[in-house]
Amino acid sequence: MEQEGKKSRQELRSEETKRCIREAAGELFAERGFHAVTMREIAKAAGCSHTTIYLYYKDKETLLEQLALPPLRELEQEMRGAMARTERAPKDVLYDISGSFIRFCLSYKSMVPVLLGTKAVRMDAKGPQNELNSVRLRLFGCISESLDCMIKSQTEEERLQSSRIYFFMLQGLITTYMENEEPLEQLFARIVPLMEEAGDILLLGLLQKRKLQN
Amino acid sequence: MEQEGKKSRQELRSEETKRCIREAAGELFAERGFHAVTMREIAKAAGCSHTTIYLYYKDKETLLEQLALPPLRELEQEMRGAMARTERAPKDVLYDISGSFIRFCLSYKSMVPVLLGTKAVRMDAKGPQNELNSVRLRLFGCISESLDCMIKSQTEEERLQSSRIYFFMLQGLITTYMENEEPLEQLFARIVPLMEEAGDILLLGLLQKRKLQN
Amino acid sequence: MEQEGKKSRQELRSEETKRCIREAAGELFAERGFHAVTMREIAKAAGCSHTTIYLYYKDKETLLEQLALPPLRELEQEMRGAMARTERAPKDVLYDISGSFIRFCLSYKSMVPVLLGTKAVRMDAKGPQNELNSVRLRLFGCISESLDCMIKSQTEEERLQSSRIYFFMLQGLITTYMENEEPLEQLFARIVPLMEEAGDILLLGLLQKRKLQN
Amino acid sequence: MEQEGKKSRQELRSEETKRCIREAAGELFAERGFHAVTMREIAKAAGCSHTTIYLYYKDKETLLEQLALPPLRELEQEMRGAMARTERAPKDVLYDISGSFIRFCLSYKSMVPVLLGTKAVRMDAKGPQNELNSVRLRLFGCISESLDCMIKSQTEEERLQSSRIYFFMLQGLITTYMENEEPLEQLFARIVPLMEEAGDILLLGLLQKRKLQN
DNA sequence: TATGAATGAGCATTCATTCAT
DNA sequence: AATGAATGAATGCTCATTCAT
Repeated sequence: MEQEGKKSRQELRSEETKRCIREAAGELFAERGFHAVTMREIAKAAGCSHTTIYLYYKDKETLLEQLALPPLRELEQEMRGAMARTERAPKDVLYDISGSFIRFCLSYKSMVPVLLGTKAVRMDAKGPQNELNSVRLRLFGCISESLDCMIKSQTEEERLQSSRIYFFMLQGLITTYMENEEPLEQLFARIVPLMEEAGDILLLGLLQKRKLQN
Repeated sequence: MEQEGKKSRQELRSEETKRCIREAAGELFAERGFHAVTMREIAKAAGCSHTTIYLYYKDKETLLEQLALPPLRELEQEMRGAMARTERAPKDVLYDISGSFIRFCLSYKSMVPVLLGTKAVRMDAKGPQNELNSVRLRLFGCISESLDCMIKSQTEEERLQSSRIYFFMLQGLITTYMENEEPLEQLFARIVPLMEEAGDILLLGLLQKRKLQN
Repeated sequence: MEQEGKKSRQELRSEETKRCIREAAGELFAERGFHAVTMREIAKAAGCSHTTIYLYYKDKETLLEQLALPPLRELEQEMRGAMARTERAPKDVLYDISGSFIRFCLSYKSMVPVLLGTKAVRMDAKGPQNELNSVRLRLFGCISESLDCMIKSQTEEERLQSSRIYFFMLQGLITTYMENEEPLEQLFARIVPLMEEAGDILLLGLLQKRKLQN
Repeated sequence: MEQEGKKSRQELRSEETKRCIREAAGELFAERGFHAVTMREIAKAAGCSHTTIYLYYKDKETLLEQLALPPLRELEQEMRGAMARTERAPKDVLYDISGSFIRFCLSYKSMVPVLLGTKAVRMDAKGPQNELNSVRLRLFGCISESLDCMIKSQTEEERLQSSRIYFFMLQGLITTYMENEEPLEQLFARIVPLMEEAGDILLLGLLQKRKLQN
């Protein structure tokens, strides 16, 4: 009787509530950080009771994780998409995925501590967080790989070092501007050139260093 | 009644208590972060009652701010000292002051958000915060100046840009390793080479770029 | 419209659901005690929604009461059956019904407070509780009667006293072992000899006392 | 400066508060059982904030334990005192300590589950609860010893069995009357004769059994 | 100057219960 | 007849802060 694509009114209502919670939590976490936000605040912003949240999310931490995973996967897809565009210059690809990464961080501010390694949320060993951890590693891998298309490191160590430096720069850039209250797109437009400039210089340096070594 | 330079026994005792509180709070904030430390813990470590703290500091946040200022000034002195050593190569000076900055951040973890702009602690518009802000700017100025001894930027814009990139790198480095639980010196010893490597590459890039522009 | 003896399909289904709830609740209450079990757990075990329970039982407490009545009646039948077996020695009959009582208590742990008078569940003044109370009295009557087959008390007071003492012993035995987590049958096998020993001594004492009085 | 016996006004106030909490908690636990009472209720009854309770007692469980230990120790003293009165007949001594035990149980109803083995409160392995457990064992030992002055068991097994049966009876008696709302002394006066009667019969039975065995 | 006593606001979470379908 | 959605009230507990001395 039940058909795909058809959802009962109840199901729809449930999903709507879920969406409200997700949106409210996302915004609040982004604005004020995970720990500073209470479940009751989220509920209020979502227009439901705080107990309703527990209907859909086991606890506060799970809520954050569930919140982060889908956009994180989307980000990964976006990055992989950019890397597949072989017609583009390697440097442009690197800047594309760097831009994606920056945009994600600015959009999901509350995720930055998780993504950038500051263990604001404990990372013990349970369900979705392993997933989260592995996504994090894959993202770093994308940037590293894309960077190396240009550097062509000869040793793994060399490659790792270049990635690390590039990543530091990205991270510094992000944390510097994260507190900024400007609208996302405007802020993004301001940051991208900065990232490109910094990237140019870093690449210049990395290549120069390679040249000097040989 | 009160005369300059002369301090009554009470005053001395009072200052001693204040110092104990400052030291205890400083260590605890650095070790575990602002929010994770309770007033009672600070009091215990300082060897006084938790109510005594309120005698000298309006609230927990004020305590943090007051706490940060002296070591921040000390850091500034250290930096200025390093910059004055004209016998040293400019690059070494830059790395000296970068090292001082890193060590400070690792020692006063709770200050990092304040220094690096991630406003974990609200920065509304009270007294010491302006002071704090200006110290922050002066520190940035030191690094910028020291960096420019090597780059010799031709425009202010160019100089600002170089500094920003260098600062991003520093900041990324710090936030990456800040969560690390290693002993301070050990961690510091591990980070400095990373900073120097990254610095070398960055400088290489910056100089190369200048060359290309001319 | 509704005719005796004839049950519509709906009625049958309804009774089936009711039975499932009863069984699930009975087992869970017995295993873990009234307060430790949640409505949702009962529903899950019964294979229905937790809201369905409210269709048949006003609230959790009513559920417990309704739950207890049938097995309590069954216990009474069992006891009466044992008492009717005139071919058995009176003492064996007494121990048979004592055993039945013990088994019931171990099976329906949550009923013990109700049966034994410790009002863990409030016994205000509602419907089924009067019924419950009268069953309790009848059970006590069975034991008393069976005991008196051997003592042959001469006054009602004497008879009551003997019963009370015997009952205290039974009750002490039960509450002592009720917390035990052993499987029912195993535990039961361990308790019965204890009960018989204690019973023997008690009977010896009661008979001796009668002898001394005459 | 500080002298024994002299207490500052603050100390007095603190002790007064502590006493209020103890009394309120004692009464409430006794009336309604440990789990049914909330910290807020205790606080209300004690005339203080619920947070104040945490000033003096680590948590709810600790409160119960602290509450129980002193009167429990007192009970033990009382029992030992009675056992030392060699001028009294052994049976009277047994009934004296049985009476003490009964009175204690009726006074500290909430302790009965703990004392009688129903693990209402978990008995893991921490501080005061080991103490609690060992007091429990010592109390049982007193009763057992006192009983054996009359039975003179020949084997340890025999002695244990007698004690167990006597204890069952005592326990049954107590749990039967515990829910009773009569004033303590009145209830106590009603129970003691019952206990003595039951005790007489039990002793008669135990002695008779010994005679038959030899 | 210093402190122990005391507290209100807040936290995440659970649960029996009701509502709308 | 049955259920998923939703909730208010409650729980144990913590913490920064204030009060009285």
